[in-house]
Amino acid sequence: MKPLQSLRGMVDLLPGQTPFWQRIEATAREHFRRAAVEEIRTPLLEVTELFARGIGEATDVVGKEMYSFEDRGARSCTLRPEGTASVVRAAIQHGLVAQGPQRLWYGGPMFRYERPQAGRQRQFHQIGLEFLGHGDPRSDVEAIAIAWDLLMDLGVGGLSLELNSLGSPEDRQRYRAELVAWLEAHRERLDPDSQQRIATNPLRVLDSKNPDTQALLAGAPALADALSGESHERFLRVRQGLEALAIPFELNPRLVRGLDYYGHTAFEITSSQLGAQATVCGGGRYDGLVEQLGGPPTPAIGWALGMERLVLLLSQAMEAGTQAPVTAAQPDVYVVNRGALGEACALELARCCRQRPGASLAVQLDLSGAGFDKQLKRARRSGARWALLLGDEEAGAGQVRLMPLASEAGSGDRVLSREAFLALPPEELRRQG
RNA sequence: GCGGGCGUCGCCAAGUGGUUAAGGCAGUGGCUUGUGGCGCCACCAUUCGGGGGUUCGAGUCCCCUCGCUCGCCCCA
Repeated sequence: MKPLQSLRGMVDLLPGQTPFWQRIEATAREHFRRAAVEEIRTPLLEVTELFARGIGEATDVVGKEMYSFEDRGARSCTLRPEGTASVVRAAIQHGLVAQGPQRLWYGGPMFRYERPQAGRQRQFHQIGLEFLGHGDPRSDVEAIAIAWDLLMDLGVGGLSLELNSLGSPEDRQRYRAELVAWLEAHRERLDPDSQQRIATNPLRVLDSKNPDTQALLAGAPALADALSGESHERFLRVRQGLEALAIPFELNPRLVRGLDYYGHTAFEITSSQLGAQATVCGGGRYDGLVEQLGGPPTPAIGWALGMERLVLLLSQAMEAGTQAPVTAAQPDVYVVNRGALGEACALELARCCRQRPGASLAVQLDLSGAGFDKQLKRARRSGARWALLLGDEEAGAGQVRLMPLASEAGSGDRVLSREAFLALPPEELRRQG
């Protein structure tokens, strides 16, 4: 029989990995709490139309990367490929946008049917922020600052913030026409992918990785020149805001977001240490999306960061020593027990230690019934600071033997009554940190 | 969807056509049914991702297939 395996691109996170994830999640939660951003949770499954309308029919994400299927009621459903569309849908559906500006965050798995590679899986995870009903340039700055500070706090180095303005829809339409005309005139010299994109998504040609195309593009009309006075002014205020907060950024006139709903501010935070998929966090303004999904005209800005990529960076930071190591959960006390009476007392005592209000300990109870030597060996390996030995002898006398595991064998053992053990200050028993 | 690299035990890993597939870590049992970082002993791949083929003989060569991985595309 063939061994069962996870689906391609669907990755198991084993106990050695999950502490990294927990650290990132806890840090993100704390930053959102400080910034008064509230959590929203939406379903993983949505009607396909939400993404088709929200992200754009012509995008690759919608066109060829979605996990779509028909459910038993013949509805076309899709596993969410990103979070923004769902958040906006939920905010409209429950009248959140009608109640005033919303500061929301979300996290969880997303699904895209792509070939897996470094920093990219088919089920991947994002943490994202969405400000709905905020149109002021300061909201762009604050949103970016939250992302930046979060990443800095995680001790991730080698990051750069790239910034661009895509202008208003009118700006973009005008520019698009200009660009298409120019690209058509130079069609012969473009790489095949770029030639394709003239028709499908011409702005993305700017983003081409083909060096010849990039060289050619130096002569192309610039998006910045197509911005209206208002758009220009708006972008200026965003830049000034970032400068005032001393958040370093680089202008990247070629930065074009892949999803249709973006306009005005677009940004990416990239790392030089990630391989081909260098973007850790990407986002921008999407003023038209709420209306497009059936809500009232509502300006909005948001971003999403890729957990897998961030985990990669965090573990690198740890190896480099710029971030404190995360450690697996280790018990404070390992209970070695044997014999009918000893085992019964140990089970009860372990529970008691775990439940004491304000003085709970992390207790691992050995359930093997093996010899004391085996159990003590395991106790040492568990990383526990103490072994608590309970055999029939101790149990019968209402006692426990407390053994410090860091010391030499046999030295420092203490035989205490059960009550005396429970009276010990928990700081003495807990692991450091 | 398209390229490159790789696939020997849970992990690391020898092996490059010749008979029984090293070793290390982890695991299990024992030496020691009541005492600890050791040590010693035993067990732990009828089989080299799978299927065909070449050969007297294949983990080793060829083909197909599956998987992993890196890159393109795209994106977080």
